This record gives sequence, C-alpha cells and structure tokens, in this order.
Amino acid sequence: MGRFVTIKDIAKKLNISVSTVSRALRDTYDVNQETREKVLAMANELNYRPNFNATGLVNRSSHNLAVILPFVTNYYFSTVITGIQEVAYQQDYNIILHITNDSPERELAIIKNLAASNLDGLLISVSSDSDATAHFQKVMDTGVPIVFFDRVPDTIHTSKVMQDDYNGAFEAVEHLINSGYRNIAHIAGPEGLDFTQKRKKGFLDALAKHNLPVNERWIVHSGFSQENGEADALELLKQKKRPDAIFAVNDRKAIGAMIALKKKGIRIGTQMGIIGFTNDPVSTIVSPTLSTIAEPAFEIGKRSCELLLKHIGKRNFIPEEVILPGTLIKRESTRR
Amino acid sequence: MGRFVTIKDIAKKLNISVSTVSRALRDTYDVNQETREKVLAMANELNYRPNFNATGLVNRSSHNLAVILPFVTNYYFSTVITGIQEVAYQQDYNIILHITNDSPERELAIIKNLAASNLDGLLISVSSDSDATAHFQKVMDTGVPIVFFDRVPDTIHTSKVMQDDYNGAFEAVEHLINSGYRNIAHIAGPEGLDFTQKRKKGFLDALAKHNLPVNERWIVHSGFSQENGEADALELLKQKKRPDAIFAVNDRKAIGAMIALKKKGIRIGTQMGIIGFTNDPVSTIVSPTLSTIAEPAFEIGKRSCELLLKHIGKRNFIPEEVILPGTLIKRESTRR
DNA sequence: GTGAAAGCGCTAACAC
DNA sequence: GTGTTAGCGCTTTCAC
Repeated sequence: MGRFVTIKDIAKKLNISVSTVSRALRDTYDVNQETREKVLAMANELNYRPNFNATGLVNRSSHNLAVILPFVTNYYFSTVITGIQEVAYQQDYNIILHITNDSPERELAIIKNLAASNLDGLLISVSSDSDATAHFQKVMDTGVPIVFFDRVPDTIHTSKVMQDDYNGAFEAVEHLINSGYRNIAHIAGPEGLDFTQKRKKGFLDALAKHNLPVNERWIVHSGFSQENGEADALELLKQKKRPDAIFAVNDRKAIGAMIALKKKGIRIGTQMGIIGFTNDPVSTIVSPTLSTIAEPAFEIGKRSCELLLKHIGKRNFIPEEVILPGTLIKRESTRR
Repeated sequence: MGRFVTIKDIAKKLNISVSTVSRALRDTYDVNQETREKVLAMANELNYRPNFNATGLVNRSSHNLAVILPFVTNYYFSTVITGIQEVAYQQDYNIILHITNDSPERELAIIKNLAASNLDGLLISVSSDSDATAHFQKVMDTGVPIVFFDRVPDTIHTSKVMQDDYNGAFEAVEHLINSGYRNIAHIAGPEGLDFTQKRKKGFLDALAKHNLPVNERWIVHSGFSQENGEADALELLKQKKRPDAIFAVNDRKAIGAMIALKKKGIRIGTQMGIIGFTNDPVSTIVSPTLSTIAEPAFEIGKRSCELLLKHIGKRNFIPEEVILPGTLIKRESTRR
C-alpha cells in the first residue's frame, strides 16, 4: 500500500518543522517568502495531496456536499446535478450523491445514516410523498446547512431555489388561449407537492384572467410518468364534453398524452393543443414537436450550490429564496 | 456549532473507557454482552454517528468511492449511476461524483486533484479523446483500485465492465439483413474509442457472414450527438449510390439520422431501415419507433461497483472483465 | 519567522 | 474483558 506523502515528509526533506510546512502550504500567517517557495516546490515535487480526513478532523469540515434527490435518470435532475457539479468543482468541493428513488423511506434512511460530521452541507430535492420534514430540521439543528431546490418543503426555514412554477404555468396557459384554444384541461402532478399546486394555480388564474370557465373534471392528478400522462389523457377523452387543449405539468406527461391522442386518431395541434413544462430534449424529437416552458435546470443547480456555499461560509447567512423564470417555447403542438 | 457526539461522550456517561466503547460499537473482539448492550443503547440514545474523518485517518479508508464519467445527462450514464448507487448504498459506501464533460483536460485535472487518500476506489468511464492513460496508472500505483466501465482503456490491467459491443452490433446488422436490407451503412462513433471499433467490427463481420459488400464510403465517423447523426446521414444521402439501411452506433445518432431522413422525405423503415444501440427511452417515443440493441446499463453499474468493492476488500483480487450481452429490440424503424 | 506540543475522534497494540 | 497509551495527518496555541 503506497503511503501518501505527508507534510511530515516535506518537513523532513527540508529540515524544517511541520508547522512551518503547514503554514506555508496554506499561504497564511507570516512565513518567510523563501521558505514558502521551497515548501511549495517540494510539495509539488513529491506530489503532495492534503489528507482531507486529517484536515476535516481538525477543522470540522470535509469539503463534501451531499446531494439528495429522487432520480438522476431524467433530463431535469441530471442537468441540475451538472450545474451543482460545475460550481462545486470550481470551489474544490466534492459531491456525494444519494438517490432516493422518490421513496420517503429511503430518503429517511439516507438522512438517518448520514454522517453529518462528514459533510459541510446538503442540497436536497424531496421525495413526492414526503410530508414529514422533521429529519431535515434535525440535520440543520446539528449545524449543517441545507439548501432545497425544485421540490422544497415550506416548513423549513432555509435557502431554496426553484423555477417560477406559477408564472410558467400562467404563461403556458395564456399561450394556449392566445393560440385560440378555449376549453383547456390540466394534467397535473401528485396533489401533495408544492409545485403541483403552484402550476395548477397558474393554470387557474390564466383561465380566470381570460374569463374562461374552470371545469373541475378537466383537472386530473396523478404521477409524473409518461404512462400517467397517457392514462390521464384517456380519462379526459372519456368525458362527454372534451377539452380542446391540455396543459401538462411536465413534458413526460405531455408526451404520454400525445401518445394517447395519436392512438385515438386525434390530431395534435389542430384538434387538440398540448403544452408541457421542462423543455426536456425529447420535446424536439416527438412529432409534432412539443411546446413547453423551459426550466432553467442548470442554473438552478448552480444557484443552489452557490447559496449552500454561502451558508457554509457564514454561520448566520440569511436564507434566500431564489425563483428563476422559465421561458415559453412555442412549437408545433400548439399550432392550430 | 453543535458538536457531535463522540465515543468519549458515551464512555464518560457509562463510566467506561473509550476503547471498550469502540470495541462494543464495532461488534468485534470479546466484549461483555451486557456492556455491549449498554453501549449500544447509549449510542442510540445520544444519536451517535461515527466520525468518518477519524476512522478514515486511522484505517486509511473512507468508505468513499469516486465515480468519474463524461456526462450524467443521458439515459445510459444516468442509469449506470443508479446501478452503482444501488450497491454502494447497500454496502454503506458514498459515491463522490465527478463529471468530465467528456473533456480529457478536465478528466486529467480531476484525477490530479483527487485526494486519493480520501478514496477507497474509483469507477471510471473515460473521455472520448483521452488516449493518455498514465494518470490512471499512477492512481492505481498508489494502491487505490480502479474499475472501468463502458469506455475502457485497454492499456490498464484491472477489472472492466462493458456491454457486448461486438455481438450487439453483429446482431443489429444481422437483423437488418434478415429484414431484407442489403446496402447497409454505418454511422459510427469517434474513431479512437474502443467500443466504436468493436461495434464497427460487429458490423463488418455481419456483412461478411452474409456475403454483402463493404462500401468504405458508407462508414462515417463522428461524435455521439444527435446533430452528429443528422450530419452523418446527410453525408450518406449525398452519395450516388445510397444505402438502404443504417446501423447507428447509438440511439442519439440514429434519431439524428431519422430527422435527416424525414427532412429529405425518405420513409423510414420502408425506404430506409434504421437501427440504433442503447435502448434509450426516446426510442419508443420517436415515430416510427426505433429498433435498437438494449444495453444493460443498470446492471453495468451494479457489476462495476461490486467488482470495485471486491478489489477494495482483497488487496490482490484478480481483475475480471465482465461483458454483458445486449438484447435486440425490434421496432418500426426496421420494418419494410 | 519558526519550532514544540497538544489535540481533533478513532483504533490497535499492549498491559493487567 | 477492560483500561492505558500511542498515533493516523493536520492545525493551532504558545514559546522563543
């Protein structure tokens, strides 16, 4: 087992004390310029790497950030991670990745087993059905900061980063209206989730603004998958009075709905408009291409991580809630 | 800053020594059954969590695994990660995620800055253009094991996990031939990559087996993106003698090719067959649906991680090369 | 400006 | 079966 080079090795080689080496390496305190250069040169020559276990032990910090989220296998989350990683990388922080599979039990288990002592902070997007948030609060109480993104619990006082669900939804529905659709249905997400409510509210308010009626039966709640979207659309088609457009809570469900419509021989766009939310790359691949609200996923990752780093840096950093706007993207699925 | 509970705290409360606590906690050596239970109970009560920095310092181990790969924003890699995470989670290992953006420079920088002392092992899928592998060897020389997956360098002697690129490609092309296509082109990946070569070889051998001619101009190399696929297909269409089917190195490029064909008014399937590789979920969403070879991405993640854990467990574990078979999935794009 | 020494939380001889 | 002690690699008083 090749032992790693330590500051002791450097000290010995240079015939100076470890404390001087330590000081020189960290570029702090007053160390003789010449000594510092010698140390740096030797460190470089020996390919010295600080042992984070040791520094962590002393400083009570590890340069590790945990990221806890439901999935990585979709466009949104994988892009958020890429954004997080981008700033973490710049600042020399490690990302420790935990995947909950959207299971509250797994989420709880992960948090419980978390070696908080080994972490400088957490970035979390909560599971769909998780309404308990006490475990998060406990972690924060031990002094480890958390920043939530996308799926945020409103009971916890800390920084949060999300897209502007309300306005995005509003804009999507208004686009539908401006395109000439009048009977607009909503394929929604799981009812308990905060952003499901926000998008629904945006939907309702857009209808209200344009004096369009709300048909309660045209609002269908279910999960986030394509299959859910397909089933929801079928549900809508069963009704006597059919809508002429659908606002889906996300692109996956919108695409599921498109599949259902195609099966039923309904022409997307001309006969029934569809708009999604996310701007998943598949929305340009499906036919017709899918109109949607682009979420700033990468930016959300970056901002979350930046905020977390601020919390870590300042003990009493005042929590911020960042809401990033989405962008309406018009494609074929809303062309009559 | 809430200090964490340490074994010292437990010892003090129970009026015993830290070493007894340590032994009881680790369920090793002979500790009095009664003492052990008392310790466990107290640990539980105080919500004790081991400090990994401390254990890591002593044991020279951290229970951290680094995963280094080009992207997380695609189906294949995000699924591999999920597989890795699955076994890591079971065994109480952390995943430290590094994303290279497929840049050899970034890959090198990550490896160089790696605090190897903080890692028990690495899981790596190399960057496209990375032909230098000395940096990997250096890490291994320090005693930290590496397992490569998917994109593996053949110069390094260690465990590797990959799909059966050769046979998958062979099967894909044979399926094309069996479906009645005779003039088969190949949209390939970057030339330097090992699996690009393997898939190409499978392509060539399938043609040879069926006595079909190889047209060098029908083999186009470029990157992995959808745009690359589109451009490659356009390239093929320019030629006097056009192929009647395309085997694409992956689904992304296949879909790019489909887009190109559609633009040119060529009917996919009847006029030109297309088959991809991966079984990205989009392959069922595109129209027509895309035939492909399903890669066992999740399984690849699991097996890689299992192998790495074996390397970590046994100093002199003999490297294994695992090759997992793909599965032919017939869909509309190869129906004449 | 530099060195000696204590200590972060834990494990592993070594005593008894 | 349990306690004492040294030490993992590093930072940080406290001397000088």
